[in-house]
Amino acid sequence: MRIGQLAQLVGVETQTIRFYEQQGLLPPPDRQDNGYRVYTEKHGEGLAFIRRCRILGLSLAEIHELQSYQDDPHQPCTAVNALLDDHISHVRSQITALQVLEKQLVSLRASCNDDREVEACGVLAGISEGNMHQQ
Amino acid sequence: MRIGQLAQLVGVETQTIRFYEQQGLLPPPDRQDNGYRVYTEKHGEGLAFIRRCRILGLSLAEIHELQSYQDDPHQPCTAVNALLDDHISHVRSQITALQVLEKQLVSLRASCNDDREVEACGVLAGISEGNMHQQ
DNA sequence: TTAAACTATAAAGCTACTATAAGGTCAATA
DNA sequence: TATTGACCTTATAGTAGCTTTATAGTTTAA
Ligand SMILES: [Zn+2]
Ligand SMILES: [Zn+2]
Ligand SMILES: [Zn+2]
Ligand SMILES: [Zn+2]
Repeated sequence: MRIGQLAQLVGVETQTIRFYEQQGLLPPPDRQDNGYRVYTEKHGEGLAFIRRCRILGLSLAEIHELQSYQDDPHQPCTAVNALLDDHISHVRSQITALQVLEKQLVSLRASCNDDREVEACGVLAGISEGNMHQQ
Repeated sequence: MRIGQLAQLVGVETQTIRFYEQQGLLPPPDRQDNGYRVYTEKHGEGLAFIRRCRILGLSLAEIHELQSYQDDPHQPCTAVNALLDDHISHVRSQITALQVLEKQLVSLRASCNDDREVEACGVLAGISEGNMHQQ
């Protein structure tokens, strides 16, 4: 299987596959005489794993870490679970931060209607005066 | 006022100030004979405005747009308000996406306790098998 | 006088790709 | 046979918003 077929199969661009190889996330495949990469089903599974991790918001570093655990399958899986717990807390703190932000933005927006000149815009005034009490 | 003092006043690094100048967000200040930048209070206000926008999650492009409105203060402020409305909806869709993600991650995490080997880890199995139904 | 602290510019590094450039390979067609 | 088109190769640059590093000149205090 060549790189284009693998790309279509998994739904990524060919450059992304080469990029993952370069980053050490995907093992370098064999090459044909002309230099073309030849992939196996294993590569397909590996790539699909990476993509599902990315969809879950895991960084490439975190994926690399998961792969290192997979390479040593008889260790206890506490580290895997801990990685996920950490990631969940990252996501939660992002959500919290964005919710705080949304409140600030909504309250800022409420300080203006559309009938003013820029000079008197409540939004710009709010930013300029630093009315950002709610943390 | 030199760059270090301005940086300390507003709470940013000196490089960040130079970066904003380079990006056209902060007007180039006068220079001393030795080339050192000399800032006025206006620069301080401008920089503080930028930082408050950044805290609100506005991109440098959005900030630039706001500045262009400020330079033309007798236009109606509808564009300002619209920019903020857009940004609020960006933030809201980010929150929604992250909440979906959190659910997936929590359900994935629930598929494992800490008493297994990596080989049998419910988390890794969940990712590998692509059990990501809940979109 | 010398060292610390400050300033300057330019360039690279960060994340996770995406895009572009310049070229080699292969199969089918005119 | 020549050429088109689709595919592959590597290398390099761009994205956002800085941060870090390198290299060097300037000011200030001990
Ligand atoms: Zn994470
Ligand atoms: Zn307004
Ligand atoms: Zn925005
Ligand atoms: Zn587990």
